[in-house]
Amino acid sequence: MPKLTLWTAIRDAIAADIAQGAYHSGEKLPREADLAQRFGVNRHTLRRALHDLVAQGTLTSRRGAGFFVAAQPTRYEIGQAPQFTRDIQQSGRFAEKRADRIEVRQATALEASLLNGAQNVVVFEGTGLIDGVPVSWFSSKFDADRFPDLAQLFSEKPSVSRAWKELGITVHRSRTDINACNADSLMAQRLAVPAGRALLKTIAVDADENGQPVEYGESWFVGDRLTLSLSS
Amino acid sequence: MPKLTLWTAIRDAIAADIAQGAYHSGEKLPREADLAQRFGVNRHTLRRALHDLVAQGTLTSRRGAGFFVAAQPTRYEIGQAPQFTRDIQQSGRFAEKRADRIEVRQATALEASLLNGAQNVVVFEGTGLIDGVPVSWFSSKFDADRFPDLAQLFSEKPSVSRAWKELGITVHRSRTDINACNADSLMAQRLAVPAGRALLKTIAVDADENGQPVEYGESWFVGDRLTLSLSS
DNA sequence: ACCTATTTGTACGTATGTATT
DNA sequence: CAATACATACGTACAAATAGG
Repeated sequence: MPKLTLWTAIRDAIAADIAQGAYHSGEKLPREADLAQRFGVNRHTLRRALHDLVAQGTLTSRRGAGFFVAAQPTRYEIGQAPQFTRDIQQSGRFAEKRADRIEVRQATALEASLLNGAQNVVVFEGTGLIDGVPVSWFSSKFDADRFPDLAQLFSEKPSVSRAWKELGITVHRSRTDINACNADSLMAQRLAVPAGRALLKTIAVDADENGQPVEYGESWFVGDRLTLSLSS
Repeated sequence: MPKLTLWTAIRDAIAADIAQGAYHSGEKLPREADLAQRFGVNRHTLRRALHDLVAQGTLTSRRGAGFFVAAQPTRYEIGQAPQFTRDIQQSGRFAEKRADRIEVRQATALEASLLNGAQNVVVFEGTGLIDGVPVSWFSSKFDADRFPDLAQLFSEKPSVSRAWKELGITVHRSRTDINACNADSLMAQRLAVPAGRALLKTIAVDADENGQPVEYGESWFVGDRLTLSLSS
């Protein structure tokens, strides 16, 4: 196993130590100085390796305290929460949502083209939580002229599905695009994860029974806190 | 506005430049020395900012060449019949699969349970490339006793859909689970991305016309090189 | 509640290696 | 082959957060 650089070799050595149980979950690693001495490298070379393991999610660090083996991610078993996963498929609709912003503004060109030429949009942004832990952040847009009461409905209760029910509209998923991205600093703060953590991003367009698009939403999910499940 | 450190401020400034179109997709950024001078910081402080943008997927770097704005992702339609190569090529790009491993071995408990009690499995692992760039790595398992010719077919041509055609089997997606994870060092090497990069992971079970599971596959997609697209 | 030693984080400096142009 | 530009590696200094007395 020829490692091209010192720091990658050190990174893999530490990762192997953790995998073999030399350090347990949550345990503090030796301090930088000791690790650097053990591997016979400069402190910054060692830090390069540690930084990479933090980016991978293997470690976490606390300034002044030390480096710690990251806690085991709580993974949702496949098929164990069918209602939850089904809701997620439909563009991030949770029973528990916290509204972070509700406003009406002029539509951008992109929003207008996706929402059948809407001139103004209702913007509904918020956080999805499970047991108080943020698992998603969403930003949805609706035609403000066609649905003038939406902003009021959202402020009463942060539920999109309830709002559609109130309005007597039935919606279905029209298209959903999915990819993965690393959390930037803003999204990391919203989701309470370190920057760089893998996120599942969905861009969804929902339509009414006539096929008219009624919602355009973007959602970011913490990758290791849930799984999207598609059945056919 | 959290600008706690120099390097985060520089990172956000460069990210804002890119978002506002100062640099286009694929375009080369000014070299480190010039950027460092512009921001009035040491080269390493600038590199810290650039490194973070590379980790986020905003930039890519090539030693000796420069830093470049990352390309836009390719879309991949998830239809009923999974056909990676044909689907991608319909979007005007050259897609291919490279076989990295073909073997027959005893099934694990998980594989047996998912493949209807199979005792032995054909393991087919490889890399999916678009325009020569790796975008996915896959590991698929099949019932080796029910399909004894699969290994030979894969070694002739690394195409799952072609193999099913040869065998006269029609398959459809039974279930697909999707989540996001950060690349560990092994997967990073396979996909030619830096460790920590966000990956889209799918776990799929495909079935034949009788609903019998015939393939159990895991795939890892480079998040910023591919978008999964669901239509209904 | 306060101080202090410890430990990680940031920033700059210098040199050399390596791939690209 | 030479010049350019990114990558690695060692070094010094100080700032900021933590932990312990």
